[in-house]
Amino acid sequence: MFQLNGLPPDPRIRNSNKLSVLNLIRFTPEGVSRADLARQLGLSRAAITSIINDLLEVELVRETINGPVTGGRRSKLLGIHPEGGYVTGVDIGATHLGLLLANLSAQVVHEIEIPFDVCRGPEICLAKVDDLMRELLVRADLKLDDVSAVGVGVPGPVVEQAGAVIGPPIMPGWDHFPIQSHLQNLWNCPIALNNDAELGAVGEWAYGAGRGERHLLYIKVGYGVGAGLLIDGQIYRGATGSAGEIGHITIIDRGPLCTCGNRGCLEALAGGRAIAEQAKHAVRASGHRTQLSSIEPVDSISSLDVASAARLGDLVAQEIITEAGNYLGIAIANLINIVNPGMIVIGGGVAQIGDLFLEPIRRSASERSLEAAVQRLRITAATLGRRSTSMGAVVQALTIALYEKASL
Amino acid sequence: MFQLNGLPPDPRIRNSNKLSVLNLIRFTPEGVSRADLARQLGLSRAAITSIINDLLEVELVRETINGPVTGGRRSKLLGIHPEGGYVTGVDIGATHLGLLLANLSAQVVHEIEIPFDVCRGPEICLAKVDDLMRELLVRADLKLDDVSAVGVGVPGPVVEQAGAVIGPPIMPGWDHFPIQSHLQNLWNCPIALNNDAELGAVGEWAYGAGRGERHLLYIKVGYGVGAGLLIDGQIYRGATGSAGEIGHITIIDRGPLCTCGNRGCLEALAGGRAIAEQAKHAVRASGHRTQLSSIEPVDSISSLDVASAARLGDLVAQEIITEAGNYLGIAIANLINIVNPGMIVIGGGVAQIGDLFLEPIRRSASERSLEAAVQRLRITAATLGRRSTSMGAVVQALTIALYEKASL
DNA sequence: CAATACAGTTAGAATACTTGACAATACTAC
DNA sequence: GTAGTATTGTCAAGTATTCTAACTGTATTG
Repeated sequence: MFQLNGLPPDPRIRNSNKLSVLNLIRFTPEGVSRADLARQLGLSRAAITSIINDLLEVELVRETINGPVTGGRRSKLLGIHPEGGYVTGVDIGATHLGLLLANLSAQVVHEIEIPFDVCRGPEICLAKVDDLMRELLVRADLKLDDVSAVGVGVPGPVVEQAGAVIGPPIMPGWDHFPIQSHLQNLWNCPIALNNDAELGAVGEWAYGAGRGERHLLYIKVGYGVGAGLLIDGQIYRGATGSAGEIGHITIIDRGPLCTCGNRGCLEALAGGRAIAEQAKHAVRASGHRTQLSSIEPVDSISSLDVASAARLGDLVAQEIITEAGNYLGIAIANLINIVNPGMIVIGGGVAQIGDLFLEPIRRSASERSLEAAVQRLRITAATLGRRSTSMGAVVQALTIALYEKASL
Repeated sequence: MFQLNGLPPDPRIRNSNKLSVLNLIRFTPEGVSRADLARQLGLSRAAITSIINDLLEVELVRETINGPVTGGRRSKLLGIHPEGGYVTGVDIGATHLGLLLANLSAQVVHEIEIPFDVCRGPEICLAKVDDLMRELLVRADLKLDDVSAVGVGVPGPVVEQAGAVIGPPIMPGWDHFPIQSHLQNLWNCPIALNNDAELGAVGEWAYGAGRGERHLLYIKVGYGVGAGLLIDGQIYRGATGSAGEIGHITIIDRGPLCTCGNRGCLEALAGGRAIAEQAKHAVRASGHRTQLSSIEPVDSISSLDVASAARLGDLVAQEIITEAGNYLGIAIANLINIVNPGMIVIGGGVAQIGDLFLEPIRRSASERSLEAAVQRLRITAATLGRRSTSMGAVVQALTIALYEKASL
């Protein structure tokens, strides 16, 4: 009689189902029918109809085209409604900065990428990120208000609750800096902060080489080396957010000195920096035998130079790449035995070299890991290329934006 | 008019809640009140009452004692009703065989343990297991029908669907042998087959050192070396069931020959077999300097002999143990960087040596792994001792038995 | 063109939750 | 002691969500 509560008895059930429906729709870019949803989620068609009506009403979902011909009434395929907002994916790398502007169905609208130096510290770097964000919006003729959420990737271990990196090996000055709240204040929208390798895994899982894989391992070989782990389709961060920080596992007991102070770290043997260093050394020692010696000054040689020289047949460059692949293979063998992933995707700048880099990895990894674990394992290059991480950031931003719109 | 369906609309909701309630009760041996359950599960007290009534009716749960005094009506604590069935946990080790008989509230009723040799192949070994099972039942004055379910642990990678081990490094003749269905036929009850290290993790998580830890890593150092990984309280098996098979990751590139054919494997450096081998070698090289030389014949020296000698102050034995710990620490450092667990529990026969073995592990692990990941990490010995695995097997068997009784 | 197959919607029933009220029980303050 | 308060556990009423079953719409097939 005096009841004025309008709260449903348990909205969690409906919300949980709505969430499953929404996720299945957004990660099936080719479209799904209501009947498909019902079958895959184990719900009745009637329930799906009801949920879809909710989603149609808030214009989160739309009917796209007719489904395939099956011998019955043709289905209407559903997809995320692209209009109604935009999100940004930011990839803060050690030596580059990339931004992606995408609509709600994850289609890239605009893109910017520039060289960068993460060592200059958070204030300067984030100011630069802010500049680029605003330029991106100008180019797309949008305002900040049009951006529903932003995903950000950084090359260090992220602690979600803190919205910061903790104890990053290659981000001097960033330790405990409140990246998330800083950007939230600048842009006045929700920010998802993640490790770059984690996001690479998410990106490749959602739209790249690892689509739908249950247990996916993404290895980022850029300036540093890191791994992102997806277990049951979810980012696995570990107890303190530093799962997958493989850059500084010891590969050779008394190997070359690493920037972290230890010796024989993976990063000191197979990272972009290490490849460049070895190339410089090779040029100085026997410059005339390699095309790399044509680069002036010697100190400006980068891992990408080594990669292109290797592709052009330079034997010295090829050997450097092969050796790096070998060392990475040792580390990957460990990962295989420990994690036993269904698929390994190699991404990051150095990985774009292709098979020249992948082959030694495959060989070295399969020699040293358990037969049963390697047999059906695919090791491939990232299909999103340099966009893996930023697309992962877009996915995370979309998660926020879509859930908000669906009021979940 | 013609409706005769009595099916509930969505029993999944009730079942899912019932399952949560049941799990919370069984893993809280000290008892929980209805109000506690409501708070921890986010359900109303009324809903809990209804679910508990279901469970009381089938005599799965009973009211035990009164709860603590809080200044209000005293609560009645709930616990699993111990009567109504028994389960068995079987630990098939490389060199030992252990069986545990427990009631439904996981209290051990009877126990048998004997030396064993897994190398004699599945037929002979499983016949021995069957013998012991029947003897266990005789001692407890029970019949096979009284056993609701059996959990079995084996020292190799288990593929759940197949109910068999696939590509086991130390179980010659067992590859693809249908262990699960074989035992199911013998005993006519459901069998849960798992890897021994996985079960060790489960056992310690449920009733041992790792109670309630979200991400738990259990390392079994027995005849061989293996790891069991619990992620979010669930066994993580990886894509093909061989996650955590760390016995044959390469620690020293051109190290000592391992039984698997490779060189420098962890197992060849830190396993029980390796420890025994080194002790024999030490006795032959400089026998008079160590108490181990009193053991005759030299070839019968086991890792346990080395352990007790070390405890008694024998320097040679201590050095062997310390070095093994060092190598294990290297592997654990890798695991920490990759998995970043909240806690590491060291179990298995060798681990019972205690701090003499744990200290070098801790030192070596923390030297080589990421600061942020080690800071709050506890590395401890298994509190269930040699029962870790068989208690884990009991837990798995109980999962089957309890869910069956609750018709879940 | 009827039969069949599949997609999507609607109506009615059943369920399992919620809220709010109440009884039972124990502590606390006067 | 006795009233007041806090907490537990149960009951009754209300409602959302689901399911089943039947129905409509659309396409293929013989």
